[in-house]
Amino acid sequence: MQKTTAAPVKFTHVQCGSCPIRHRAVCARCDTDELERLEETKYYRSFEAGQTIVWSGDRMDFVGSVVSGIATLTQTMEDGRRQMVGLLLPSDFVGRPGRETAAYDVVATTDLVMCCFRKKPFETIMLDTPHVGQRLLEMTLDELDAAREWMLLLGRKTAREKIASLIAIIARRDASLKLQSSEGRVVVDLPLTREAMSEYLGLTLETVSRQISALKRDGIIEIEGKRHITIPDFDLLIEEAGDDSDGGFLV
Amino acid sequence: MQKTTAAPVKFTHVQCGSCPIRHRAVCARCDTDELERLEETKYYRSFEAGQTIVWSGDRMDFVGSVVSGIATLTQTMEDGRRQMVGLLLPSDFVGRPGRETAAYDVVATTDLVMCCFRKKPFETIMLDTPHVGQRLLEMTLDELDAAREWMLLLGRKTAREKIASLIAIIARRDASLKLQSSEGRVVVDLPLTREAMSEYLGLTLETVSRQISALKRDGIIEIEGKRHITIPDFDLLIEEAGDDSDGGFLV
DNA sequence: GCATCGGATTGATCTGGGTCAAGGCTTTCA
DNA sequence: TGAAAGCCTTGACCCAGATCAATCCGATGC
Repeated sequence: MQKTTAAPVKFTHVQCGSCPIRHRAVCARCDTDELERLEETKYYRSFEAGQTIVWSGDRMDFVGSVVSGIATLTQTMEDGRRQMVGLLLPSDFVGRPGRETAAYDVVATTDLVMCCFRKKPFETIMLDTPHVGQRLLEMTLDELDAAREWMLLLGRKTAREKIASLIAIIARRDASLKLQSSEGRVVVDLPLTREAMSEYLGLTLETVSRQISALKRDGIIEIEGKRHITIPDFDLLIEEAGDDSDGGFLV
Repeated sequence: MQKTTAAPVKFTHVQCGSCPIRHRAVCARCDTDELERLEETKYYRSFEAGQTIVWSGDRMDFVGSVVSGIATLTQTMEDGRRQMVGLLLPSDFVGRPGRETAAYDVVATTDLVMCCFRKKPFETIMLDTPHVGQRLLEMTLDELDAAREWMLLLGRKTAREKIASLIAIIARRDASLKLQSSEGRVVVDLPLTREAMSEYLGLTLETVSRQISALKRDGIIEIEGKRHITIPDFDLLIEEAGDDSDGGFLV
């Protein structure tokens, strides 16, 4: 195994997206022994669409990141009102080091594969390997920013603006993942049911449906089937979203 | 300067609350040289009530924590709609290491004293001193939890529930700071105008005023002047807030 | 003592989005 | 091939909270 070409990279590293240990294959600062230890506690789990991964209040003894599929974090009030507080797309991280129990329901909304670590060893390694913690801090700060953008949406935007925002958010994340966008014309497949969208946006599913119809009627979006959306002019959509966010569309 | 009594503790450490370097006086793991370096870049700034500390988009070359007074983080849309996304009480941390410009307006809503560090040296020390970064991660995760609780409030609670929640939140933080609460009967001084409350809650100030009057009429709260509130039965207030949050009132 | 000003309150009215209800379109399964 | 189940759409109506407007109250200044 001489160094003829690039060093062999394990498949798992590619799959893990931006999960904290992806660095292993590429990062010179890594202490190999430490990360090998972490690697040992790593395992994959699959879930079916609709399956609840953890219930709020239950013990949660792992952390991990989404490999493929979509998961959500949702809060529920006693009377059943539900508010989504996290949308986890591939490469997103779940789980809080230092907390025993889950604070939210974690639900797989599509078929889902996660890359998990048992929490205890993960925490140990976080303490021993500073840059894993630093990476996690970065990710947490990004999530906090996203949450605050989301708060503006929930608190002040109209139903129409909320829908336009959600489509834009998903389109952006989609595009930055696939690095695909045939100049101007953007195509998205919504990974959420109308009900899930309503939980994301703080609306009812009827209002979601009506506003999507309205955007379609007004030519802002085109729809094929129920979920496949084409956006003829992305700037127009952004306008509808009332968005002042930095919004660098393609990174 | 023999070690007769406890080591002399600088006043500043006490003042800084849970800011990342408070540990200096108490933490055995600290590398004194590192923290001495940080200490050197530390300075205090005062602001008057109503003063904007940083505008969204402006350069922000410091991080810091609130020593006394209240500051808020607020997002503004082009048409002037405003949503508060952060409420900073004494001991709360502001500023994101690794970001050049502020993402929100930071406003002093009362007279305010902050303990600041220039960002560059702070970042350096964060890299060199892992447990400062760990502390910051902890704090950021707490903020993320708070933001998600806030999202439930914005997305799903009624006006009355929102008001009750806000009063409870402030009472809790107040109490855990002062460790005072004459059995059951809780007293709070709202540090916010009706307008600021409306920006926190995603309501208009008229609705805030009406709902406060309603809670008063129904005996949930008692009011003296405009801001001084007595809560005869805290559990009753929590009920109005529709709150399932863990809610450990006194830590 | 009077005027001014920045909150705060209260009333009257309007409306965006919730609620309730009736279908419609696919997919699945028998 | 038909029935059931999920998901989505659309209509009719209603109400919580927004909007517009008048007033109040306490502090500050002259």
